[in-house]
Amino acid sequence: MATMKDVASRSGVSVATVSAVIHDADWVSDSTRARVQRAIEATNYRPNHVARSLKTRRGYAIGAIVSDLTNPFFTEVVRSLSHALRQHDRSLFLCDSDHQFDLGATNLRMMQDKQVDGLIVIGDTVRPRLLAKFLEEAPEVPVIAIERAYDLDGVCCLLVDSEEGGYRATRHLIENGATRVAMINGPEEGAGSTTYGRAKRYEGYRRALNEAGLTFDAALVEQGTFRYESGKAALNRLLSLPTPPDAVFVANDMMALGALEAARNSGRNLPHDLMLVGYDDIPLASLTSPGLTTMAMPKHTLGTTAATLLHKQIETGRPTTASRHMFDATLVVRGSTRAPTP
Amino acid sequence: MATMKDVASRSGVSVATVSAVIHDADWVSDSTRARVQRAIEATNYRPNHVARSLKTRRGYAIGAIVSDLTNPFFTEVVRSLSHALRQHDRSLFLCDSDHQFDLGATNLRMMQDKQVDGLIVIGDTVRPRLLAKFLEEAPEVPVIAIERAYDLDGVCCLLVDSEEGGYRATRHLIENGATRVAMINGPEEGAGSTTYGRAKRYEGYRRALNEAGLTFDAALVEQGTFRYESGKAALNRLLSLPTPPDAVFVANDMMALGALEAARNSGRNLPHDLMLVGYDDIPLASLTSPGLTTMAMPKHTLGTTAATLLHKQIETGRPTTASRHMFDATLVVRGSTRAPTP
DNA sequence: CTGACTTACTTAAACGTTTAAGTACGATCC
DNA sequence: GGATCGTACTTAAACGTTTAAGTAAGTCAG
Repeated sequence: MATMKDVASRSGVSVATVSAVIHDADWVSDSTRARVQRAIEATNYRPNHVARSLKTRRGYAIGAIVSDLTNPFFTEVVRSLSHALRQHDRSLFLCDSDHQFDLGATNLRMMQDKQVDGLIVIGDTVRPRLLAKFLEEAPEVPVIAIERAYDLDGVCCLLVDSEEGGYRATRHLIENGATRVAMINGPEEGAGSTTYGRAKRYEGYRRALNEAGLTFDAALVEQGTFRYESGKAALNRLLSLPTPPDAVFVANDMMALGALEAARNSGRNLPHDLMLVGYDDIPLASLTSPGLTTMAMPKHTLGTTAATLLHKQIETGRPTTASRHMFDATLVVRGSTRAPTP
Repeated sequence: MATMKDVASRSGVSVATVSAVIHDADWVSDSTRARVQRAIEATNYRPNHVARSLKTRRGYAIGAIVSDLTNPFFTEVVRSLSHALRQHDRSLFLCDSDHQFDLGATNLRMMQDKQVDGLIVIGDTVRPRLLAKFLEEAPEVPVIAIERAYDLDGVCCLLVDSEEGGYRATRHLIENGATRVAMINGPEEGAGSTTYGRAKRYEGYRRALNEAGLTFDAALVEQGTFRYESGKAALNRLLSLPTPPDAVFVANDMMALGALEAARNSGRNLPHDLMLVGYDDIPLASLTSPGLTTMAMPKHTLGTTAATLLHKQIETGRPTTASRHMFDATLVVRGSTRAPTP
């Protein structure tokens, strides 16, 4: 591999001049610039990023720690991220923490060692304490958190407004004629958890009921585990009530698909006998029949916003204060709430 | 951040001695070693990986280029990879090429720039020409391909035996009493494609029929696109044949789920009226009811084998010849071929 | 014509390691 | 008691950049 030295000697200038040409310094004469450029091409020279990093203390890469790559939501975010970063000529260091908090320290250390220019933490995977330590040890590195609220100076949180999402989902059901709207909720959040508000989906549900003047019935709220089977079981319980619901808002798609299955097994005809709205818009939601109406997470927006924001902060320096950006989930209407119009 | 110099002066030795302590050189006296160790702890010293890389021309990272991170199969492989690499104290550079061949060059260049110690190419994303160029330009970097056969000296291909998988899937159906076994195949592979043999699943299907003495009926072979809808449509066509099949081997799970849907819509009772086997074992295959019997890809094995192999080759040098390792898909029996035993 | 300023460079130190080569000193051997 | 050897280090160059400081030659005002 050719180095600057080679290019320099070949074009009869010093390495400093070569460096200047590469960085488009304004003082190089046109003739010299051309000569150097030709030498660069002739030798097939490419700057050594490692040497450059050593000098500039930049890694020209950003790090991402994701709690579970298997989760399609996170996967999509990482994908958008990867694309956006390519645009900025930065590469991506990825760690899957596999939900294990104790890997957080290892992963963060790795990121520091690689001298990443920015860090993205996706999901619930790094404890605030550890992140705070990172912020302190690497004071120039901007940090962005996706779907996790931190209250740490310097980190910028990208969140999806779950309350509003829950509200919109429920309102959609009511607007389509539902009068007895149930909800299948996720598990109660642990006291220590600071994950941003999946619990809030429930609050949005309550708000929509209130607004529509529908009375809240605690019997219509079931609790699940976010998994397929639990959604199925929950809907079965709801359907065996003395007066079963005519619509259900389910806190995530996986459970909603379980509920869909249960509804079909019970002989219900969707959307006429029962309407269903999920949350997430996983790829499968469009494939069932009927398709699942659901609140789509702005995966792509989150990924690209994170990349753009990080890029800006790398240029201008990490903000000194914490900030939050709220994004909205958008309603995707499919067959589970709307009869196909032929 | 403390450097070796700090540690050296603090413990009254030269940087060379500090380096020796860090690398466990055998000549350092116990007392000096202890003194240095104490200084390391006191200063919270951590070696600068970038400087180390510059000197040793190693990046202490491996690069992975994946054709589509959204594909759950690839996601799982990457995840296992990420875990295995942590064990070896290496980090992971990831690029999602998004099926765009023209990104191959950019991605490969990025990997070279980052001085990765090894490269993993997952899926059909890098053209042989480009990879050959990489092999030439970075002659020490070992390369492993997963689910893609290259015939290039130095690259080691990890493949899943599709013929055998197709055979096992079909045999399973026959062993469970099927006499008229259909197949829903993937799209015909382009002439230029060197992807390793999804087409071979069909060959395995033929072999199993042959072996069982069942006559092959071309009307029983449908062609799909690997997508959900196409599986659904294909099964509908099969079911409307004068003598429909009593079992179907579907070339991937996505289509198999579509077929499952079609089967249920037709009022068929699985597995009694119809048996179904898919291929891949995507997470969803276990969630439908009945669950989908399928050929599970050895995702985890592929990931960890790639990591281990790479690790070894980084130590011993890249092999000079091409090689292939075959892995088997394993049958996972679920409700679509076996009635639940209560 | 002189001094100040500009242009177009060069020089050399620095970034933080690794490592080959050198060295000082004590022990061992005949 | 001098040569030889082993032990426990140190010295300094190198990896490939970036960049502050230096410089030589030309331009221009007074």
